[in-house]
Amino acid sequence: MVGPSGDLPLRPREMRDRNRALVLDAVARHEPITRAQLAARTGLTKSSVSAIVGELLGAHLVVEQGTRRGGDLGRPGTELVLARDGLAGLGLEVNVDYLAACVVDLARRSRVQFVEGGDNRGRDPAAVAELLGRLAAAAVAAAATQGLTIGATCVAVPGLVDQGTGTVSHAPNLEWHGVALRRLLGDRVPAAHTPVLVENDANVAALGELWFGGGAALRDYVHISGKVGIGAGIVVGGQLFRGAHGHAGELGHTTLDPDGDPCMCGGRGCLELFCGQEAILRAAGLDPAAAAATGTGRADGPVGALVGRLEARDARALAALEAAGGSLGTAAASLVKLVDPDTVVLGGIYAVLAPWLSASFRRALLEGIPMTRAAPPRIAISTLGPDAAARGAAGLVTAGMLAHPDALLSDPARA
Amino acid sequence: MVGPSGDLPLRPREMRDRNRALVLDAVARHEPITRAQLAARTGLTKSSVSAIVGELLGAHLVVEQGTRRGGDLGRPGTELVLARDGLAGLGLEVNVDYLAACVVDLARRSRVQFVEGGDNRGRDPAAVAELLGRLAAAAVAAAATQGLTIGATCVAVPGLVDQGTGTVSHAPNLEWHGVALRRLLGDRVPAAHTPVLVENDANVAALGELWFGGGAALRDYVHISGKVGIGAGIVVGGQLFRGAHGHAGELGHTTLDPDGDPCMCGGRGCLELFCGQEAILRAAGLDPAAAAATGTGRADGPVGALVGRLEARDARALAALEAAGGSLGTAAASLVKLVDPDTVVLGGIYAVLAPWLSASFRRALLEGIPMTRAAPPRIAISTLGPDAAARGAAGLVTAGMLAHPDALLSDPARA
DNA sequence: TTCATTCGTTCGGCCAGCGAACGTATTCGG
DNA sequence: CCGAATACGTTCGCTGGCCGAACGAATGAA
Repeated sequence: MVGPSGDLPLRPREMRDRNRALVLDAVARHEPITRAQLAARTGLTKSSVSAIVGELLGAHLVVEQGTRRGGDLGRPGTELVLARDGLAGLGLEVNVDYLAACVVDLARRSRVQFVEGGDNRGRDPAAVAELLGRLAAAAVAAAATQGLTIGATCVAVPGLVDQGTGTVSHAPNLEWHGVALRRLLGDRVPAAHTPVLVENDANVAALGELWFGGGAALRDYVHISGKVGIGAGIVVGGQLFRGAHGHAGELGHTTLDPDGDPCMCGGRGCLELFCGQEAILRAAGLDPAAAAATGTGRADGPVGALVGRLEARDARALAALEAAGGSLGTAAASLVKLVDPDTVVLGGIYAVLAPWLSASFRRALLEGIPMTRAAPPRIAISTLGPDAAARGAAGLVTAGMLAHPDALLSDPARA
Repeated sequence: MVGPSGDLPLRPREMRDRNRALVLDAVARHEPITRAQLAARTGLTKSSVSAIVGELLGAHLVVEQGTRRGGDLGRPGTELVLARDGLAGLGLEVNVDYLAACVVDLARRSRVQFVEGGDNRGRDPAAVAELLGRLAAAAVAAAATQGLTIGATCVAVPGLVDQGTGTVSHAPNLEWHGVALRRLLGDRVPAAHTPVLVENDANVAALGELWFGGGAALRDYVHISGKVGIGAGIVVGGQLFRGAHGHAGELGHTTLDPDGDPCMCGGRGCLELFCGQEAILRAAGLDPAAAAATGTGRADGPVGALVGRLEARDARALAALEAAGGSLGTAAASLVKLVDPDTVVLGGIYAVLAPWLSASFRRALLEGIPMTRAAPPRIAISTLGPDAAARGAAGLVTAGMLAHPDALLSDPARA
């Protein structure tokens, strides 16, 4: 609210661009919807809405759905919906023990989803890019059979990303440092002529929760994404909070015990050492290394084995989860006090393990933020599977298309 | 970047409003500046700038400064500056051991500054409001002699604030809970007919740093405001980050030791117990209670006494600062990893104590964020005095006026 | 069938930014 | 000392885009 939000002048062209995005966004949120309803909802007049809808129809971003609106009096309106064919977003994910690709259409329906297990820890980035490129090609081909064209791509990685250059500066769990992922993928991803974003996996997983999970009603929340590493995606006012360099939400290396064991990051006593996937498995008496190649959070993976023991009421496993929940809750309390979210969402393996972990998590979280604020944060469990990040990445891409339809209009006069 | 930034339609009126704010902001940042320079800087054409400047002159937000631009060829332009008389913002501050009031003009020049010591801990809020009202009245009167009129007011308090209702929900160090401060002040502040905002003191102190301290070049930073309590103000992209309920940045009650002593907030082992003003004084062998009534950070106050001992190389005092810096650095490391600022600014008493505290602070901070990010945050020392929050509050008010000049135009047709 | 009602389109008006041309003020060079 | 060059600020006609009112179209109810 301080200072003009952008420092660019507003001219009739920009005015139109924003109103077009406004209308398109309203269609996305409330489809099917008629022109008259759009006018009421956006605050624009019917005439303006009609003109804008005409453009969107022309660009095939929106289609008329002949059916009429039931019930009321008077002439029925023609319903508008986002195009189910045409443009779509491609989301990719590199993680320690799997790769994923998915395609999401403008209406944020997931149309293609591929996951492929495999141990990428320490593997040559070029080799990983090669595999990911093949997976992406398969996803794009599958999307093409449904009439979908990829408009842009986003890759999620578990590490710190320089978004300007598309470089992974540090991904300790992959043992990647300074990997120019966008350039590596440029040659291999079929939609290479389209923009390729690189993002942190926890960030896009949080957005995945917003769009594909139970987060539709949420506006301000933190999504804790537990895998081999632990990241937090911070969403404020429906917008991702990235910090100055896009590195915000690095929860896994919060110091819990300054005198604790050394961590791969170089620090000591990091949260990951207490409740990262491997720490939990080890504490529960499972061998994380042997099981690493079979995929995070899948029923046949190491977490699946852990769930089996938990369901069998294995005492050591139950104790491990109890302890992990407590550590996680303590770290989350600090997070809540600094970032002030409305809700804390447990995602990744924590969603799978929530039945055994959430009680101690809640207790530690609430103990850490006593009385000082009016309402303690709500706690929610993510409903998304292991490819949350890939879907969030794809959704990020389609969200960008909805927010900037001006770039997609075919009218050559606008170039 | 995701979703339309606002969900209101843009019409010619809004276009004008934003361009007017753009021009006014450019005047504020670059005064003195001519119309032609404004056109170049904003991207608007000379004709549009002229029309807008005409409006701003009419509203007496901007004045022509007859002097010409020196040196270059061609006809000189007429310089424009923000009006030094006319509208101004009133900033007030309630803190544990003092009250402050200040008036800031549109150019963010501090025109009136009053500070009044006194122990407000546990004092009846109505009595404090009465005192603050008198201080405010004196400030407004002093401003009036300089031709200034108060357009709006902002009160800073060391606690959690519900900004919607202007209520202090929890201020442990004042022992205030659920105090309807805006209503209490409504009757007493002379500018009562103008809007009154209530804000957290650490938040506005951070903004004070931006506007009145060395922070002019900063865009993304965290300002750690040490007084009796400890708060962090988070600024991202030049904008204050408030979180979902305006409670973000609550650093003082970060848990350092889950098994530590109980804190007033109800938790245990909070940061404030390690490096709040009273903890430091006590560790240094001074009696915080006896000295509490004499004002934070002033040469004659308890911190002044501490500085005396430090300058005399008192071993106990030096050790206390060393330890406090370490604790603060550890907490700041978590903050940096979660919020990802560019710079960490030490403010409040930490600015005064920086010579004895910053080394251990830096060491602990950097130890806590090793290798994992490209560049560690810079560390800066605030140059503002104890009334940073009051000045930031006043600046917040004037910033609002600059960002929404439309509300200040006298043209009755716009009402 | 007729009327009320709502939908979507069309048309004139207006706001506001743009670009070009113009008058003006100043410096420079002859 | 005076014209040429340069830059500033204003004026004027044009255009993009939103608005409001009026109108034809489609439907249900009487």
